[in-house]
Amino acid sequence: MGRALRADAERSVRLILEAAERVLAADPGATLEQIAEAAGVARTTVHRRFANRQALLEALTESAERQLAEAIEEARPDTAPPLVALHRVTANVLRVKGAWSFALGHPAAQACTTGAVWAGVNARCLELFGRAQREGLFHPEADLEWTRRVYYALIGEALNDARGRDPESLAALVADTLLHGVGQRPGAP
Amino acid sequence: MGRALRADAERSVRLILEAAERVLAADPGATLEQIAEAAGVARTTVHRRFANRQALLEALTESAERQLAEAIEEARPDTAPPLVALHRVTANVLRVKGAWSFALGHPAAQACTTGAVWAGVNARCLELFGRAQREGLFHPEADLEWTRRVYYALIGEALNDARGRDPESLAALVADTLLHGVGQRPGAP
DNA sequence: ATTAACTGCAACACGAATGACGCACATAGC
DNA sequence: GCTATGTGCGTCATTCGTGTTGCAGTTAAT
Repeated sequence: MGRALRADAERSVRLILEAAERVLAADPGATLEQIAEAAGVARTTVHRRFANRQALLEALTESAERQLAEAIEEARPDTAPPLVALHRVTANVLRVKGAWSFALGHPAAQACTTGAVWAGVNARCLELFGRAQREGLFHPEADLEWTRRVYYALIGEALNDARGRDPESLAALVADTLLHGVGQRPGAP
Repeated sequence: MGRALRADAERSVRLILEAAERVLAADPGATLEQIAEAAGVARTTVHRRFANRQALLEALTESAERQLAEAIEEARPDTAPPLVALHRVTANVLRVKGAWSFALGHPAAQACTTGAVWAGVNARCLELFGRAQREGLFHPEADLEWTRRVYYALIGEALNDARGRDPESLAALVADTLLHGVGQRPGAP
């Protein structure tokens, strides 16, 4: 690795990554030219900071993944009661995934650094879910892998649904749907 | 519109559309060349049948949407009891979406023919859900739009999950998850 | 203040994908 | 069997995205 970047160069990198997220979210096949324009830099600068398109994509994914992992840890998923942890993690993840929906939503994301970060996130998730199951929050026979997929899918839908609702209420909606579905509830009058 | 195609030409169209689905599902940026090869025709033939890439994509989407709409109608969603209809529709949709996951899963799908078919499908879905709600299958205060999105998302996940399971059991999983979630159920011992 | 790093700009090379030909051959439909 | 239609093949032009280079001017870091 080369030596540290100068301050303005680091600022360029940040601007480019943020622009890439915006532009690629709107059109996954967008040009480096378009990204550069959105970032307010010349296309050559993009090439200077990132060897090729692939490298840019990887850097984008890695940046977003790091933020996602941080957001999850921030929610202390293994010290709070499962239901509380579920709400907190969900709200935090909604925030990060909302801001980096392309970088985190793309299949290329998993295959990047052989998906080390994703494996960690998935493990964290299953950890929490396992605890939720043992403590009686989840159905004892629930398939946790299926549960995880449903959970991710609900988060994805909640993001599209974001009609001005804040992450907190969206998280509540996700958690409630995950736990109880949309059916009539047995104990209801 | 020109006159009717000859039988072999229509066969070419079908082969190309099926190949496009296969190839594009694996790589959305795939070349017309690759599609032609997978279809067993020359690239020029693809150009003869479809003016440009865009036209091919639209034809692909339209074909898949028509099949989806047919599959839904085939399940008679408004004559059977809601729970039965839900299972039948889900199983049929899983079959079609499994076979045309690219054509139906892409965002371009909705924007195609101004999404007339999609509007119909969504309406059919909401119709069924409204009945399910009135007849006590769904929670009386469930947000049907959110419910629809969750339903679509569950179907999408079920397709990724298809570890050799048949559409029937996947449909059962989707319906159960939609109705009751994965939480511990109140009446359980 | 000096130096090393960074940027924008212009220009270029390169490859890939697209799309349009014409031609010879086959095949469906009557 | 005749004819219109369809196909494969080879070829060509064009466009577009990518990546590189050199240079002049600017800015951060010491």
